[in-house]
Amino acid sequence: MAYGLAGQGGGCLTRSVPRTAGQDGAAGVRLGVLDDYVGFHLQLAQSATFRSFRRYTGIANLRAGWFTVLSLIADNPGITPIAISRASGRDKSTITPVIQDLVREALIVREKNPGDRRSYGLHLTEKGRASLDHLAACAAEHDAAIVAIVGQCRGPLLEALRRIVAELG
Amino acid sequence: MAYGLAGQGGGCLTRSVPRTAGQDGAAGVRLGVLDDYVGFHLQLAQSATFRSFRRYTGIANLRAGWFTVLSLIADNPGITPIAISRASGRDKSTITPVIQDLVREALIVREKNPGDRRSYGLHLTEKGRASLDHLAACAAEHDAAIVAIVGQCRGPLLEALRRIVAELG
DNA sequence: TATTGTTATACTCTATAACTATA
DNA sequence: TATAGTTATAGAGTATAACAATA
Repeated sequence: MAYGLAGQGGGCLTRSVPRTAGQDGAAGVRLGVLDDYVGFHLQLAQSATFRSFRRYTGIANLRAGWFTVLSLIADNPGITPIAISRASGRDKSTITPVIQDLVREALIVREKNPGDRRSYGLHLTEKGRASLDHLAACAAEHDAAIVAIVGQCRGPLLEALRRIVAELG
Repeated sequence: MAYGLAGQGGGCLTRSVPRTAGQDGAAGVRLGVLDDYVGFHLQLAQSATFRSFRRYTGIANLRAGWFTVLSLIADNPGITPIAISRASGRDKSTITPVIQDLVREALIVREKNPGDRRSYGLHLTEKGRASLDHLAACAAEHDAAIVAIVGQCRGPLLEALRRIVAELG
């Protein structure tokens, strides 16, 4: 039987969510098998989470990659584009325009790598540090909202997501 | 301090995942604050999960919306496009081309709604039922792989995702 | 006036392939 | 030959706005 193990999980969460979809008047639609499909809920949750984060930042046209790339540079000064590409799970050609945007906005700078002239290292500017500080503060607020929703389940949730990424490739 | 509650979750999972990113040679990159960011891991997990599901189906160009829409129609015979739109959290203009594709492939049919001539109801064809059965079987296999990864945490994971969607909007 | 569904359009995200310059 | 980064390009996914038909 498909999804035979659904609902066996222990009592980490006590309240439960109605099993019909839609935030407004879509009541009555039965999700059926979709409701037990992790991928389906991952997609909805990712989308809702990003929109929520963007609301917190107040930046209507926030790009998905900016926070990720700024964070990676902050935590790994001198990181190369290709290392960013691997850490974020995107192709290098996807990273290039993000870096160009951030350089154009003067949030980061490129610095030559004397040991390998094909490559360069990335560093935050002061403006970039300020932007990242703002985004990180928003992320903290946003994360507090998630804690308010999932409570003590946040830790296991993160751990489960990490393992899915690590083992599913 | 940002993300001050990280890691407090109970012992639902015992093994833990290395805190550096990348599936291959990207070791050494520190994720830093990103590693405690639910949104970051949601994005990676959603992407990894969909790719994995597509591999199981063997359909290289599987469209993201097909399984969702076929499932919703199967569980709600006669459902309208706008109800699908609400249940899946997408704009109605996003649903139109998906339905057109599925009709063109003869997986679903439109049936006039005598009570409201603006609208129509959707139903699976036999071919559509067979396709859905295949996709559902793949989803079951795929889900077994997820259970192998997260074990008893699957239930709480689903519940947490549902609540995030429901409360974050 | 409001709703259903379609169309036109545009923008973002993403990847593949071809290119350059180095290694 | 292989790698770092860029460019050109294409495709999927999404949304907004305007529209026709109907309620």
